[in-house]
Amino acid sequence: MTVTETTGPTTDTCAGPPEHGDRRPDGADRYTISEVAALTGLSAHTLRWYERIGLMPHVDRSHTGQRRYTNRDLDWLALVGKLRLTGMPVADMVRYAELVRAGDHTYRERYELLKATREDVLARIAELQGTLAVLDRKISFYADAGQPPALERTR
Amino acid sequence: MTVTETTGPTTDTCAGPPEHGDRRPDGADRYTISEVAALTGLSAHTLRWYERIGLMPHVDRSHTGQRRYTNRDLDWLALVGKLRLTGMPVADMVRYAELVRAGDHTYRERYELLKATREDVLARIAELQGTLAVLDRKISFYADAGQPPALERTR
DNA sequence: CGCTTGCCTGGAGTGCACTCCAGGGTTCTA
DNA sequence: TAGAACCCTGGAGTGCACTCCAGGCAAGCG
Repeated sequence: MTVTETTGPTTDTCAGPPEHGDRRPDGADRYTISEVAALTGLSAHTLRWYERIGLMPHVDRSHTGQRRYTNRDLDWLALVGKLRLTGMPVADMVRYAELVRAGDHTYRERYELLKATREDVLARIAELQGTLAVLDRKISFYADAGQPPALERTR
Repeated sequence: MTVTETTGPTTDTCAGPPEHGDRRPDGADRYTISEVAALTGLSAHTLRWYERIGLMPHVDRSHTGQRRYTNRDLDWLALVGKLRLTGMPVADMVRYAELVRAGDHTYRERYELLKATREDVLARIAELQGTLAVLDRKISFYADAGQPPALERTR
């Protein structure tokens, strides 16, 4: 598979990453960086950067030093992807990754973090629904009369 | 009202801007920049910047050149605020502002733009709901057994 | 009158999340 | 055994959305 180091998945429909497409069975799961890029929609650059900043749980290497990702890594990246689209800053995700690396005594803190994130997501959804209401109001103004709402009439 | 040029609204609860709080009646609606900052939650810096990049529909000035915002401006800023939290890039909002300035013959284009934005918002809400599902799954794992899901067990 | 506070401008600086580059080693295919 | 395609590193660059600064004018008050 020839994959140049540009951005994005091969597919053009932006319906999110395939989640579980084209995986190899556990045991035979050793993916190169560009394969992971194709599977996740992240660029190879970004994958290396995630590792540098401590957002990956130590990726395996081949005997010559090239990265070999596993299914577990893909799972992690899927989670990271989800968290990312909540708007969670990368720094917070790094914090979470640190907790995971730190071991089992950090359950409580991880729980708290996820709980807080959940609240953020709920708030965000509510915000968006408010916005949707405004948008719908405006759209119907335009659709109805071809007259824009007063706010937008030019002076 | 002494308002230093820092960020954010006076209130600490981040439940969004008050929308219609503390407005003066139409006709007596001339707000200074720091009043608008307090009302919208934007910084005075940001308000000036919005103007510079063409995101405001020509703000009125006092005889000495100071900005005097009207209720109409507040309405516009409320809309901008809504659009902003859909994740719409500022450049696109400027585009919209340009359409408004351009006059009534741009109804169709404005309609299209809002329609497209609406679709984006719907997609975004769906994404977030997907994320919520993942989050809930993980949270219940932590809550149930004190055992984290396999993905997060340290090697 | 002086003092504090607020406002003005153009331009420079910041933080985030990538994104790319130079210079070099590795792997696969013909 | 070439040659193309891929991968490595550290560090520099980019784009976005602000955010701040210097230097100066203006308004209210004791």
